[in-house]
Amino acid sequence: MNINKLENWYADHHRKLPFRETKDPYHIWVSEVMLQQTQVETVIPYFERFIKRLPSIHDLAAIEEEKLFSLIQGLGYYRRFKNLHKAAKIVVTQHKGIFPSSFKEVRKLPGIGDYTAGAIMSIAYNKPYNATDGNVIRVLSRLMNINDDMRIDKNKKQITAINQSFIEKANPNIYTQAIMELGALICRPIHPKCKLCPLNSECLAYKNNLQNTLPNLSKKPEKKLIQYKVFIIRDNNYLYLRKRKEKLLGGMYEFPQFEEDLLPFDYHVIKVLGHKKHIFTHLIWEMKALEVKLISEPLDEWIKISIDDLKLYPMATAHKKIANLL
DNA sequence: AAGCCGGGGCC
DNA sequence: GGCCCAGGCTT
Repeated sequence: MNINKLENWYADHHRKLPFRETKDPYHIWVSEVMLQQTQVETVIPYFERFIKRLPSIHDLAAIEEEKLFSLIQGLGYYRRFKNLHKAAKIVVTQHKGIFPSSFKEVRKLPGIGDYTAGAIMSIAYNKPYNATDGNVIRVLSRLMNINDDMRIDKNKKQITAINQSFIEKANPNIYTQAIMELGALICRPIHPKCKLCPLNSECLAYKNNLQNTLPNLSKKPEKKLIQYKVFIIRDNNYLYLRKRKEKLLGGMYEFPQFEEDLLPFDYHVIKVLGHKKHIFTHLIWEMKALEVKLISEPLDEWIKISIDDLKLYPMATAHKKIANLL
């Protein structure tokens, strides 16, 4: 690869982003965790609010988990932030609050895998450790015309090795951001802008008109459908929520919802508030929201809150949609 | 190696 | 409706 062309292209065309204004490893780390499986445009407002509220890793280590969840509600993959929180406490207690600077120590922290460790090492510390994400896999599988299924670990590792060989000849900080930026702006999943690409003269996919068939990503399994009745249980100015203990959306609050017809409480329906659908990675929720009056006793796991306090409880997007029906 | 874990943007 | 993701952890 002509690394100079890539780095020069980055110098001229990169987006100005809030997490590119800093070299603070804590800030880079927070941004990279937010960016896992999440688009830049989605992350920006969350990142700015997060850093304003928690400017240092000590602030993150000290915050209550529920307040942390309120800050990031809507971003998805909430376990990322349980791990982020846990890792901040480790850095404060075991590294005197100084974010570690060796790959080995960084990679050990919970929630930091190969990609995130490489991103932190290269972007924050300018060290030659590759950060190979979905963008890089797309760019390099096209550039080298590699048609192997990139959902298979072994094939991803092949790209990782190539990316590592490049970063060792590059300016690590610029290179890592440049190849991902190229993937985001030029070498896009659909409608890649090959005519504007600084690497088009050496791209084997472009040469063979295969840019629209690479990377080769095998199909994912079908999503399973689950239908829920969601209960808006009103009692004057109060209603009931529960905190999810499931792995899916764990820690977020929701209106009580049940899949089956046989329920552990009695109620009258006051009104059908509406139907909402929410699509996850591996399943689909179809939710029928019912405003009801409770006849029997509430369940122990429910908490009774004032309607005015609803916004104080972190909720995932599926149940935000239900809350918007109120 | 496969399954689990969110959400938004695009066509 | 179906496609795409700036991954990591568990089993």
